Amino acid sequence: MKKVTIKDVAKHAGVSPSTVSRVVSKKGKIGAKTTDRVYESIRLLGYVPNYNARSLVNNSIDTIAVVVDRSPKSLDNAYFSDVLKSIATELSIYEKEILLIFSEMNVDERDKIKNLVEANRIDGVIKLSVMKDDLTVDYLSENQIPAVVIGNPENKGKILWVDNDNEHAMYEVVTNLIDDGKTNLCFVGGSPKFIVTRDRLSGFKKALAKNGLDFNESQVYHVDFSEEDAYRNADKIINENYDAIVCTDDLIALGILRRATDKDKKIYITGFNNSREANRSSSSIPTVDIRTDKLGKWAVRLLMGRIDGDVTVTNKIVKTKFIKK
Amino acid sequence: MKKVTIKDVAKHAGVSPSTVSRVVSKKGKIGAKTTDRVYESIRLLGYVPNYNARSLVNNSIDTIAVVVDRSPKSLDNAYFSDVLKSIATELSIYEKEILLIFSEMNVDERDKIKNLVEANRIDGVIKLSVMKDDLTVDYLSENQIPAVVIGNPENKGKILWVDNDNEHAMYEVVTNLIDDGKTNLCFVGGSPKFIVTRDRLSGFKKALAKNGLDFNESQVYHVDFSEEDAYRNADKIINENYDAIVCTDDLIALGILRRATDKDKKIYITGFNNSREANRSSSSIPTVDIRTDKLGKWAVRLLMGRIDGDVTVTNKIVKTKFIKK
DNA sequence: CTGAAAGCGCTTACAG
DNA sequence: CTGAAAGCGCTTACAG
Repeated sequence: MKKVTIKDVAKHAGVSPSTVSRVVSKKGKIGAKTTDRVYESIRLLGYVPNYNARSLVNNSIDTIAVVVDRSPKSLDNAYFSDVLKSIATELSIYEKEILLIFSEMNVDERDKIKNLVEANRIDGVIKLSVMKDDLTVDYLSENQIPAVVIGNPENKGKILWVDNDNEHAMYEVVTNLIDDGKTNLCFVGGSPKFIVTRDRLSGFKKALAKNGLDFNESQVYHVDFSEEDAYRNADKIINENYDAIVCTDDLIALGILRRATDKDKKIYITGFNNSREANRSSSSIPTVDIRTDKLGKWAVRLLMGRIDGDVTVTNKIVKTKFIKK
Repeated sequence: MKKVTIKDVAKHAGVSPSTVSRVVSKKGKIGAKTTDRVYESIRLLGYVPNYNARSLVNNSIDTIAVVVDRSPKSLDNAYFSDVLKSIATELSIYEKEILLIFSEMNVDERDKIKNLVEANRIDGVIKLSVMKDDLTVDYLSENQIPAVVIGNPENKGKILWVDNDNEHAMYEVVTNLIDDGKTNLCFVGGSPKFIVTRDRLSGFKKALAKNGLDFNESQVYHVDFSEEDAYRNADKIINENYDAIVCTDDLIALGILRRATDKDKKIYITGFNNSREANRSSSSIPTVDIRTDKLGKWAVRLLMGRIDGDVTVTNKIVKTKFIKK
């Protein structure tokens, strides 16, 4: 089955390849009758332009690298899969394909992306997370490759980014609880090395301050980012009889809640991320919707804007929503 | 920053572009000294071959489409993400990239794949699931596109496939329980419209027959593929006081177990898939490891074999393993 | 072992 | 509005 080329179409329609090209790409004015004839030939012959030939002259391939840091957890994590889903949906609107990249090591990731860019295999990059001293970000910004990061990049001027306002999100949760008369609160977060943990803790403190409540370091707990670890460390938190326990993640909250239930102890606890787990009837808790759908969508929009030459917009903050129940 | 081309390298090394090409592609004999000089120039200039130019003449682009049926659940589902992870790992060994395709509608999926194939954007296809009357499979087989499917395709001769032996897997579970003296068993599965449910039920029946136990339709229950639905429908199963309840999925098993726990009722129940949930200390249950890592790995190997011209191997059955605990 | 030349399938100034 | 021609950056018979 010989592939049909632009020449075949041209011959069949009785025009030149240039004309066919113009019809297909909708560039330049072509007579209505000619256009019709060309389309008819394309349909008849089943012509699909060779993307590689096109890219060779265009230097654009309509493909975006989507980079997932492959920590053991990342892909199993609903956050990543939700964002990926949203990115995929939005990219399809722009008719871009996804080249999916996993990388455990930041150096390897940088080299990989460098290669893909220089081999003309991608037009842009969406990175699902950022880290400190991110080499990929450095490469991308130095070489002015269109790229966007989901999360809070160290140097905001370097690269497009989209993120929640995590400080404000937590501020809102805590303010809400205080308004309900809960004044003895504690904060349970993941590792403080994640910027997101720090941002949320900062929101916690601000809400207390704003409402004239004292803050003490003893109100802050850090656990591993897992339900199991939260469960194991729950006792010391539960025993303090806080009015409310606010957590930076649903799984953390659910781990603590499970421990409390085991001990037949009633607690008030809030999560974060609006995960499926937080919405199961048997263990439904208040949580914060971080709008992964919007995070993904805006990542794509910022990137597409940049590819189209827009240099005015550099980031987008996605509003969260406290789901109190 | 002008892109460096093969000509630049040739000039710098004092050879012809043909020679550089041969060195890079390792085709044809080139003198050791020349080779060294060319490599040195490549390194110095930072040359990366333009993939689109190469593909234009090669008709191969080192990219594989990985197709995910985008049902609402698919991406959140650990099964899909695990398989995807394994495919990614194995493909990277062959230095192939992943073009990630989601598609909700089978017709759209077919058209999408057709386009990518004809535009020379992919060399092969891995599909994470198959359905009845799968149009994508028809297109791929009719046009002899290298492709592999994970699951049980209707017409086994049409396309490469890899799957578990689900009947035997369940046979093994049930036999094992019977050996332990449990004779009053029931089967709880997802919808019977999935081939996998039918295969596992068949294994259940065979194990009973083999051991001279009677089978009655009343021993078979079907629930939606979710923990919630299993929980809701658990009472009628629990009340029968079976020696053991075998389920086709961990979440189903855990839903029933949770209900039993709520009622302070002891049951013996087994799951399927060896999911994280089935291994949590608080609710650990026997389960079957379906080896998603091997499913993904073999999908890639079969595909690569076919791309390299091997037409002898057509499928692979991945052994499961009962994890009794 | 190496080079000159043709060709892969497009696009796009240039000319009309 | 349309075509002839050059060129994108490679690879690969062909010839030596």
